[in-house]
Amino acid sequence: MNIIDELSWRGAVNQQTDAEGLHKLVGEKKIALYCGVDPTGDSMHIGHLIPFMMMKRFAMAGHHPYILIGGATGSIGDPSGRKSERKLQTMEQVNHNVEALTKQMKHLFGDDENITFVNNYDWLSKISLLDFLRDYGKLVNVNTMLAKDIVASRLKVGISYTEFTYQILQSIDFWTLYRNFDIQLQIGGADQWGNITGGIDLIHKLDPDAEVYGLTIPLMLKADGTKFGKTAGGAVWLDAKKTSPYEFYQFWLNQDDRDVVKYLKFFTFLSKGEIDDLAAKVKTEPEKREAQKALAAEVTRFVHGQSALDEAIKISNILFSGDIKQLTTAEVQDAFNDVPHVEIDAQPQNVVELLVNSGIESSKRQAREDVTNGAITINGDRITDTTAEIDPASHFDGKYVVIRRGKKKYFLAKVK
RNA sequence: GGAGGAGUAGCGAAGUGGCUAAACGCGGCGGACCGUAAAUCCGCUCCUUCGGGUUCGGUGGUUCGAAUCCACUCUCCUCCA
Repeated sequence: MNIIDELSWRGAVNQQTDAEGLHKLVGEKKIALYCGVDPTGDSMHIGHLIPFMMMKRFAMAGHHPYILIGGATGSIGDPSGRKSERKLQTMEQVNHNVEALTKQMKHLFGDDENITFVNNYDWLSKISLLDFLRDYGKLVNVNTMLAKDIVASRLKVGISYTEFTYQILQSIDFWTLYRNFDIQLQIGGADQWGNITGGIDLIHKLDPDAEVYGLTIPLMLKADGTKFGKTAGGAVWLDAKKTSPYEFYQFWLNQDDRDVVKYLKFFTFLSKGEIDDLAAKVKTEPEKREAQKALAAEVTRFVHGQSALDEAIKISNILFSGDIKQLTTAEVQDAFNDVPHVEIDAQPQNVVELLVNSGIESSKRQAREDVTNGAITINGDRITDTTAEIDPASHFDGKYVVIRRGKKKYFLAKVK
C-alpha cells in the first residue's frame, strides 16, 4: 500500500501541499523526509509522539526519516498554537532538554538504522546576522508572514520580533535539509502548516526546480471535544519517572469506546486487518475491552518495553480483580512499585489523620467526606467510619498499608 | 495625557449594607449503575480542635454590622490624544 494511502486510512492526513504529486513521488521512489520537535521540556508527552509514529511508518515503508531536535529553534520559541509570548528558556535549559529529548528519541526510534537524527543548532548557530538578512531575509515577504495564522492570531496580543522570526528559521531548516540530504517532505501537526509552507516557499525561491512537499496531521481531539492526552495529573509523559508504566498502561486501557479505534490507528503498528478486527469487537462485545487492551499493550510495549508492560498488566490484574490480602509482603513490594508511595507512622492511628498526614487527602474535611462516602479502602477493606483506628501492623508484616481512594487510585503506604 | 469600564472561590459569572462562606454554570472529587467505557442520576467542592476561624485586587476608613458605602492605591480592558 502506498504510504500516503496508509496514512489516509489511519486518519493522519490533514493538509498536503500537493496531494497528487506527493502520492506519485512516494510511489516511485524512496524519499527522505523530516519532522522536528523543539526542546521545550525534558520529556515528550504522548501528543508529541503522533508525528513521529507516522515517521516510523515511513521508515517501515522504506523511506528515510530525519528527526530534527530544535536546539536553535527551541531557544527562540515557536508562536504556533500559542495565545501569548513564550518565556525564553536559558541556554542551559535548552541544552539540558536537547540532551534529554535526544536520548528519549533514540530510545524509541534509534534502533531503526533508517532513521537519522539532526539538530538545527548545528547550522542555524553558524549563520551571522548579516548573512541571515542578505541570504534569507531578502527572500521572505513580511506581508506573507503576517498573513499566516500563526502570526495573525497573535497580532492583537502582540508578538515579539524574536517569535515573529521563528518561521524563517524553520524555513532555513527545510532548505538546509533539502540541500544536504535531499529531504523532500516535511510533516508536522496541523499547527505547523504555516511554518512548513514557509519553508517550501523559501526553497522554491532558492531552487525553482525543487520538488518538495508538506503534510500535516490533524489535531487530535477526544470524542467529548476536549484535548487528548491530558489526565487529572497533567500530561501523559513518555518518561517513566514522570508517568509510570503502570499509569501509562492504565491511561490507554481507560479510553472511550468512541476513540479507541482512532488511537489504534495512530499509536500502534497493528495491521489494517488486526485493527478492523478490534473495531468490530468494540461494536459486538464492548464489555471485553479488547481494543483498549490491545492499544494499552502495544503502546506501553513500544514506549517502555515488554517487561514494563508485563509488570503493568500484573499490577492491573491484582488491583482490579485479585484480593490484596492474599498477597505476600514481597509481592506487595514488587507489585506496587509503580503506584504512588506515601509514608506513615507505625502506631495505630485514626483513618482521617492517616489520610491527611500521608498526603492522600488535602484536608480533614475532604478525608471525612471520602470515608463517609465509602471511597476509602485500606488493605482491601472498605472503611466507612471516620473514627476507625488503622493498625499498620495488621498486614504485610507491618511494613506496608495498601490504600485505595475512589475506584482506581491506589497508594502504597510505607510504614516508617 | 484625557474619558469611561472591570477586578468575587480552579475557571466563567450573580450578588450593590444584615436573611451571604457568597446564587448559578463549568471543571474537580466521591458514590450509584456498570465494562477500570460512555451517558445518566445522587452527594460534596475555604479551613476547623465543629466552639469557631479566615475570605470577594490591596491598604485604610464609615457603620452595631461591609463583597456591597467612602478615600487612597495596584492591575487589566475600551475609546480619544
